[in-house]
Amino acid sequence: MSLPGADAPPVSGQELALLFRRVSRFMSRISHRCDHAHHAQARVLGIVRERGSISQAELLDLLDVRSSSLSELLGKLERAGLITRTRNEQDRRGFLVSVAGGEAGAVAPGPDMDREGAESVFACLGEDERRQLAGLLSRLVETLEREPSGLGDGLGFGPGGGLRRGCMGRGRECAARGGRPGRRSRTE
Amino acid sequence: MSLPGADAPPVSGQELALLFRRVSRFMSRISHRCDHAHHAQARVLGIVRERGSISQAELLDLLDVRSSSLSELLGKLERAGLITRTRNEQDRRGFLVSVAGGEAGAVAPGPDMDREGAESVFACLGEDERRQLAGLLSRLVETLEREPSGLGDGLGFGPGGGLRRGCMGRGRECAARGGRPGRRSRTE
DNA sequence: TATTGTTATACTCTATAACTATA
DNA sequence: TATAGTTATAGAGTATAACAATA
Repeated sequence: MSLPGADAPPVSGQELALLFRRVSRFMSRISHRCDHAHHAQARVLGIVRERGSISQAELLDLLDVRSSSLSELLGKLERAGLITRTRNEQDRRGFLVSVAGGEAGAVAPGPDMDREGAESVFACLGEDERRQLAGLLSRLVETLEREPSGLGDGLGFGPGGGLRRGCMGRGRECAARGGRPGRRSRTE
Repeated sequence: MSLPGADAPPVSGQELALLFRRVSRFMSRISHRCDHAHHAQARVLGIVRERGSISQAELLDLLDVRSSSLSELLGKLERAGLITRTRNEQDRRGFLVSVAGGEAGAVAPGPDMDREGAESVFACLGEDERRQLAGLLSRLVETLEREPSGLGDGLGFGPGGGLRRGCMGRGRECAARGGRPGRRSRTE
């Protein structure tokens, strides 16, 4: 056997998950600050910069959050002078998000840390390793996206075991029927 | 050339980061609910269950959060009847965290989703692939942990570019000198 | 004094629900 | 009616700072 580690002990999903979390944690920290603060804003800004300008709807898909969450993020970035929103004149319901003209958005405050940070995290991997990792991760993503839900429904957490759930595969903003205004279901 | 994808285009750090985030997202959702809600509690509970009982200090190291954050988490789990905290009689400053006796903690509400969820996420990978992935991730973690900080200091985000920073490698709870009580530095 | 943990406060991110404007 | 987005409200997670108890 010349394959390295061919008869090594098997790796559990939990071990992988742990490793994953640790790397994620580094990504988050590096991506912006200590931990997760502003992380989402940085991500949005990174995408907008890459695209130059992008419809809010498309942004919604890329980020995979609710429109209300995106609204808030964009509001902050706009107030900070980093992006601008202009109405799409073809379909006046939508907006086009772009980097703020001239100074602020394009160069100034938020550096391209989403790119630089990402590079620095994976800097220790060679080209082949990157391809390997990308291949494995792609497989995971594809598989997970294909699965309709994959896990049955018995994930109830917390006493009372309510948990309604209505996520993953959204139909017009999730649309969980039941539950009182402004609340998720049952918390703590 | 017989190596698969040997002359494929190189993979950027950003691409890897994106893949990473997507998988993380699935892990989070599966790990508990829709997104990240209760995720941290589930993680704590998972660790406590695995160990049977564990000192709060050790838990702190494993989770890599501030003691105040852990305090809050443990408070919620304790109020939910999932864990108990007992004083360490040898050193009465510390607590020992354990699964709540009998019903609640050990079996009842929070299933072992940290384990089941993790397995389900990585189910599509064979043994060799798991080892491969684990190897790559371990390399990343080790490298990132070795680096003293790795990124210089010029990550200022937001206008004003304050950002003090005093994280990563904590000396008695971060100890960021400067900054007003209860505030981080400058927000939005 | 140093260590261990708690409490008060603040802030990001995300969600649901209800709403407005446009198609 | 359906789609695109906003606003109000709520709650999780995490942080800093100040404090209490123990060593």
